[in-house]
Amino acid sequence: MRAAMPPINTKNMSTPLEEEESELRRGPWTLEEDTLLTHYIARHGEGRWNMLAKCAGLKRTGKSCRLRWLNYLKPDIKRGNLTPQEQLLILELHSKWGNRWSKIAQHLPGRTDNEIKNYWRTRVQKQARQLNIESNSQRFLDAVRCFWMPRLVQKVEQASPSSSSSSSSSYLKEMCTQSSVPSQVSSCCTVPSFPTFSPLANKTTDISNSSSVTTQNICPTDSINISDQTEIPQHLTGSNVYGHTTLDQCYNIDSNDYGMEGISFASMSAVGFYEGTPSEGNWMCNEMSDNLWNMDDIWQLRSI
DNA sequence: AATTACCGCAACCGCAGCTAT
DNA sequence: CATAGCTGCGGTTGCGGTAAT
Repeated sequence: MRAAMPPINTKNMSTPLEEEESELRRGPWTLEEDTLLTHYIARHGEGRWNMLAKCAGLKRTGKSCRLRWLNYLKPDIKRGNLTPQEQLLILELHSKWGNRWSKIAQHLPGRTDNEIKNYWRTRVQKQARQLNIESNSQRFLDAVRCFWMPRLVQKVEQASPSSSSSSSSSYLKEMCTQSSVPSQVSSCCTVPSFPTFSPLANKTTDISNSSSVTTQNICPTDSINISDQTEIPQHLTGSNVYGHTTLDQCYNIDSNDYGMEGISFASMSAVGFYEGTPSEGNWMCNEMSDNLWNMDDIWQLRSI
């Protein structure tokens, strides 16, 4: 926990209203404030934040109390690094819903929208910057789908090598084949003869019958029907049902290397990534060669 | 050892939607 | 119906820690 900071009060007192406002604390919370808030909520429950702030004797806005509770003090908040499963889930759900952080957070128990938002800004957008791609562009989506997500899946699989399901591989297969990336890329992602696996809604997904897609794939996963009651597959939530099959075969990845730079351009070439459709297919070749995906920082900085 | 640059995260802000009056 | 207050959300900021020089 951070050291307490003195309150930042910039206003001079004049009217009663301003006097009251000037007493409001801002900035980092003190241990005493945390205790007050926690105890009050334990006794009276959360909600009605403005009243809560007053009744608890906190010189904070209700808004501030709510934020502090939801993002930091709430007992079920998960601390520590995002797991590969969680990262994978964030990437997928973001491709589906965009910056709907709270909605995404609903599918990651114990994680807050703020945390996910920060993850996206600091990690994901950083990758986009390094590649000189707009992080909300189709290009970046495709890159994430076919190069980043496989890494995460691979990590997940390596974390649970004893499992017998190949759901993760199939998941990636579907992710990639739905993408609007050039066919060479999709083909490199193709994992033949794996059982069908529905990425996020194993009961509601109907990829082949994706009526929701009316135009070309603006968002590749638009074809995946994720309802609000989506049941997140175990491979994305932490319970281990992972496949034996690594993705090395289809991605030609050195399994000892989790960084994006481990995906050599030679290996990409070997699966036909650079050949064919020059205008569409070579952008990664051109741009990534100067801006190697540095995924190691993602793993290592946040690894426990 | 000191300084600088960068990064991650907690907290704030403004806005929109909802609800009670 | 209008309006004020509350809540929740997404975007942004700034502090503190740490790596790099």
